[in-house]
Amino acid sequence: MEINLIAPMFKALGDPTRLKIFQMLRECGAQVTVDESGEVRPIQGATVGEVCCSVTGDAHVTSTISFHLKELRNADLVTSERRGKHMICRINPVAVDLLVKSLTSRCDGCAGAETSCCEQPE
Amino acid sequence: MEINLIAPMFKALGDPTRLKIFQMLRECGAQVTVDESGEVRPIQGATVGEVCCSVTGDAHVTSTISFHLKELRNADLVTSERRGKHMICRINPVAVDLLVKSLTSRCDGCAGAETSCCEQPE
DNA sequence: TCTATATTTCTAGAATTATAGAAATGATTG
DNA sequence: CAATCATTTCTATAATTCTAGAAATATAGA
Repeated sequence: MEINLIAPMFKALGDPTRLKIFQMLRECGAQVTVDESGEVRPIQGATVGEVCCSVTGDAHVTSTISFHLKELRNADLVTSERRGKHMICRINPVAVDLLVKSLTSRCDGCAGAETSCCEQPE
Repeated sequence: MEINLIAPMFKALGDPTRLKIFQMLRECGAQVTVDESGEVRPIQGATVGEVCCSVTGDAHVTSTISFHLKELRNADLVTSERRGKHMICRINPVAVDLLVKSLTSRCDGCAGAETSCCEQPE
């Protein structure tokens, strides 16, 4: 488990505003579509205004929401792409999988301790 | 999903030192035992010194590690209990389950948006 | 009770982060 | 091209967090 990849993700989710944004986008990204080439893509996402509305109850986009979206993007939890005047935001499902694995997988952490000073208490 | 319960947990895991501690304890808590009454308990944990050793490579306990353990305890991710001279630390599996659910469960976030300003982009 | 061991708390400084308003950017429409 | 809409970046300030050393607390053993 790459601590330096995962920790910033958890950190990004550690702010209540960002966690709300993330959960909102997770919902919005639930539906996927499979195109002719067999590729699976989310069929929707949310504009920054919609994110803002969902989180603050007001469609007016503040620099604070924009800042938090950037943090989520920097942590690789959210992607965004321009569509006309809007930016469409989506969660990155690969990142979510990584986080789940980091909470549930076995035998990749403690076993790696390179020292031997770590005895079990008697 | 209780944002105000979950966000502090993610925040606690957002520091690399704390994430290392958490992963180390997750390993140490992997083994459980079932006693006569049928109760399942972790059979081991780690002392603060062992945590420190695993994370810093040095058995000497610093106030920094103690501080981070306290943050993990405050976030309800870790419990600790005195055994003689030592404190035995363990992860709280209930908290871990909550986190996994918050990353994987469906239909508990966006649907709760109480406003109607959130239309899908055309 | 004195000493040693294990861990926590206190304190202060440095660094980072969140917030909000103003200005800037990018895209669309008239 | 001017006006407008959607979003981001810049800037400053307030608040929080991390770190480390020193002092304090708790337990066990001589």
